Amino acid sequence: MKRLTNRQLQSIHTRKRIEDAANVCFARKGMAYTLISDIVQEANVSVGTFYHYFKNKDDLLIRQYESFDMEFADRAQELLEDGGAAECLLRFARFFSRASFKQEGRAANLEYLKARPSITLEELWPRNRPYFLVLCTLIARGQHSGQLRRDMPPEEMAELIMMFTRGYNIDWAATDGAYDLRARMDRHLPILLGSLTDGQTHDGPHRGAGYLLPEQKVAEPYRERVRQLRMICQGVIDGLGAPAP
Amino acid sequence: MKRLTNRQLQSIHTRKRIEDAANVCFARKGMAYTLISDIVQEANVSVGTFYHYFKNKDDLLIRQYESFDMEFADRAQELLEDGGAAECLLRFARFFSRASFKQEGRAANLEYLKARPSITLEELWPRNRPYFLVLCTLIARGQHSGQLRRDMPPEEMAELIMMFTRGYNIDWAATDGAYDLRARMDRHLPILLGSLTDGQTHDGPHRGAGYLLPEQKVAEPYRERVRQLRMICQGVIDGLGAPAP
Amino acid sequence: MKRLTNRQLQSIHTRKRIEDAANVCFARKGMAYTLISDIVQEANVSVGTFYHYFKNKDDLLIRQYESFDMEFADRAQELLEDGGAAECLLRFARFFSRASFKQEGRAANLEYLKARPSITLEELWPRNRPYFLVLCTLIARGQHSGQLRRDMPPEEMAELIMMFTRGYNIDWAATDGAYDLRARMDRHLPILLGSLTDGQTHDGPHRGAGYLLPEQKVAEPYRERVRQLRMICQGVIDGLGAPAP
Amino acid sequence: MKRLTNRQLQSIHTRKRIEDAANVCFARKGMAYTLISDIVQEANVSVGTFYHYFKNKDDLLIRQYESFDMEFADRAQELLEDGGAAECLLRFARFFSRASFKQEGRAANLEYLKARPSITLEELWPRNRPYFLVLCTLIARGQHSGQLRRDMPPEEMAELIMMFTRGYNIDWAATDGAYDLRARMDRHLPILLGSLTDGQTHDGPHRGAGYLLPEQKVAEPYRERVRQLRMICQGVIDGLGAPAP
DNA sequence: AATGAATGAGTGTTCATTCAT
DNA sequence: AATGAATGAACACTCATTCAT
Repeated sequence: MKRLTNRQLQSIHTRKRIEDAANVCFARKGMAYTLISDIVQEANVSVGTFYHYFKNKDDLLIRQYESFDMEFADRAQELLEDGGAAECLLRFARFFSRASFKQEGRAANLEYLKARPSITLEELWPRNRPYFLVLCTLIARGQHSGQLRRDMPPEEMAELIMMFTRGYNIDWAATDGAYDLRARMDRHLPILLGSLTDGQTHDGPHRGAGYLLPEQKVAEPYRERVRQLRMICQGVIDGLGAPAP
Repeated sequence: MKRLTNRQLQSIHTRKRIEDAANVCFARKGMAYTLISDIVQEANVSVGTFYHYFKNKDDLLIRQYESFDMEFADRAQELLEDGGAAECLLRFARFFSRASFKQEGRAANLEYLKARPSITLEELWPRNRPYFLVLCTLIARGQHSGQLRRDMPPEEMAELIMMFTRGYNIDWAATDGAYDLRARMDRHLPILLGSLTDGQTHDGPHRGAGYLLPEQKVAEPYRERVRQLRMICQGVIDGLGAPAP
Repeated sequence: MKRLTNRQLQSIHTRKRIEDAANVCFARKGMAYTLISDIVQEANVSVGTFYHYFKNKDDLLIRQYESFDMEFADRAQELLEDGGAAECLLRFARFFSRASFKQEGRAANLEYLKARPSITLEELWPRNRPYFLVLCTLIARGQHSGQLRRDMPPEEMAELIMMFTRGYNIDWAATDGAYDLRARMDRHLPILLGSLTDGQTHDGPHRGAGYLLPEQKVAEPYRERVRQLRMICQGVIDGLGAPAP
Repeated sequence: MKRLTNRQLQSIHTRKRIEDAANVCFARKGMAYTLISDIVQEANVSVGTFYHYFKNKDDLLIRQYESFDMEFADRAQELLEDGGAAECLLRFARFFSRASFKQEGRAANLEYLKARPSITLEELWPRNRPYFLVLCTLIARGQHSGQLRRDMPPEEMAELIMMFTRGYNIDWAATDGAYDLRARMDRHLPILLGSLTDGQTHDGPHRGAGYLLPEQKVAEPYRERVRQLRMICQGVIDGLGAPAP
């Protein structure tokens, strides 16, 4: 393994400082109203340094987004670990929120919503992103084992859960983190999940063993990682036996 | 009734044209990125005309927000009409969405989220706004009649429902209205409501008859209207008999 | 004919002030080093006003270039008036220089050379521009009447003359207008022309009556004007009788 | 002869790489728009290395200019070799063009025109530069031998020839080297020279034997070399006998 | 009531240059 | 000798707002 020089270490550190500062600022004023000068002040670097590391504001955003996704890919194994369906989903939602809200109490994720229109929504809210793949796989397994209702395809249920989760994140962000998000989710999510577990059998191509979110066009930086992730998920799906009756 | 002169008529019409154009633009590019010049182009008026009618961009926003709320106040009677709790809540959610999404398929409401920080979130997402008052009243009645679970205060349940609703609105907006929002809400909301109806009796100060969202500081233009609305809601609450067992 | 309002008049005047100021500045520091702030200072308008009239610096440049060409189109009749070939060519060269050097003693035309690479050279130095059409027509007539040597096609001779002319313009500009350009051209151009008049007969498709610069793709703003100009030139060509022996 | 260490060799090589890269870039985008980063990328060195060899951009320019001039000084002997006046002038023009256009088909020389105003035109287009001295000497000899017309001083005729030559260079560069410059000059220059050889006798202080371009202030790095060159030219002049009648 | 020319503070971005490694 | 991270002055351009007509 290559040893990094001091210079390289410092460079990585500076980039990190800028990314963190950006998160702080986005959290404070919202992305749309965060100035480059805010970020560099917060990060204690010069304007030039910012542009040394990022092509422009949007580039920074995309990069942050990538980190968010990569973190999901990195933790996929752990998130897919065995456990009751409800437990797994709750673990997922917590992690999603934690990743979204790493920073000072405002939603980095919400801020992405406020991004420039120059960033297409495709890029910002894609259905094929790592977290969605993980979630669908969790649901497919839950449906297969009979723990989750089977009258909607995994994809639709995943969207339902995400809506709920997003609603929380946004609300919490909008109140400037006025309450304990984790605690409230721990109380409310089970209520929702409760209504997802009344297992009426329902046949159809998307339920049961073998379901995997169909492949979709993926932007370049993701491609390889998503491929790996798909293989992990495929492994989970393949490991399922015959569907519960 | 006073007869309006042509000039006055024209004036009202122009103001309306600007408001509508603003909504179209907010929907298209997001409020933070909508320029005055976008609005006046869409409305086919000159910049000068815009400033003739509105003090500035924020003034326009506040005015739009007021309309949204006033519409709730105007329709309170209808929304509070008798019916099953689930049915009432669904009717409420639909109306909320309709009001939010009057325009071309993007969330005016979401856009408010993207507004300037010069408008405080208090102003933009207040707990004391008309729609919230209506919702809490509906819930209180539902709990009183035993149709809704009683293990959380009306206010908290209202927030839970709003989160879900907002999640939908935002998601739908983020996908640029890619699916039929009403249809999907009609399918999914009952699932959530299903988990709100398991009537475990649960005592506490907020449940049962007599609950009304406590009064809160209200900005000037609202004051009178909110007072009227509170009286209507109080009427509903007072009409309830002894709590169901 | 519509009467222009005071407002419109003023607007035209402001635009002109900016264009003139730009020329002064280009002349002073060279186009590449002329700042927007230089121009607006010279023109005594605000930055905003500059951008009210021009999309950006390049836009201004293109616009100036158009003026130069349009002036040629406007004066074509006069430049093509009867006269000895040498006399006509001298008159042309003078006018070209005058148009290039309207401003304070530095070559607007030279400055175009220094323009951004974002403006393609095709746009800046095209062979199909009005002045070139006029010059070729003059030469074709001179060759037809036997006053100019016939051993090179009009187009090539036109380029030879333009090179000479450009050399002067640039040199004069480079010395910051240290000498009287007109006087020097009046002395030197005849020397060059002297070597173009030794009328060896030489047949070929491009010589004699009927020659007109072939049509070429022309940018939008020019199209109609160039069409008119071509008709004028065609008229001149058609008016020639049988070629001199 | 001193043996150079490897380091010294490498150093010379790197400097050359940068100079060459600069020429390539100047040729590509024009000097005014060539960035340091363009140059170092092209040269495959780091920014730091650039500044190790050159004080700044202007320093690089001056240095390049010097090379151009020094090459003239180095080749003076050869350029002044005996021959017909026309032949000598053609040889000169060819060499001038070759030196100007060493690079990839665009005029380094033209690019100098586009240089910063911080470099005065005096420095960039001086009348006293080596090439001009050589040219004047050639002309003085041609006039003395009666091969060139005597009705203008050598200096003026030199300028006339340079204008023509520059016109070509610039034009050729502006068309991105679309045609064979050497071939065209070989065809057109004789036409010009034809008009410079009608030897009307014309008296005056500048014609005939003994003419040498008057000495002028010369920047430091040139001084010694120019002195040597003047001696060579003086030699040529002194070698002339009595003027041809 | 309506216009749109004019303003200029504010912001994103560039790029020559420095300097510690 | 070579590197490239860091700097910040300088510049292009935006856009909410004013105001004379």
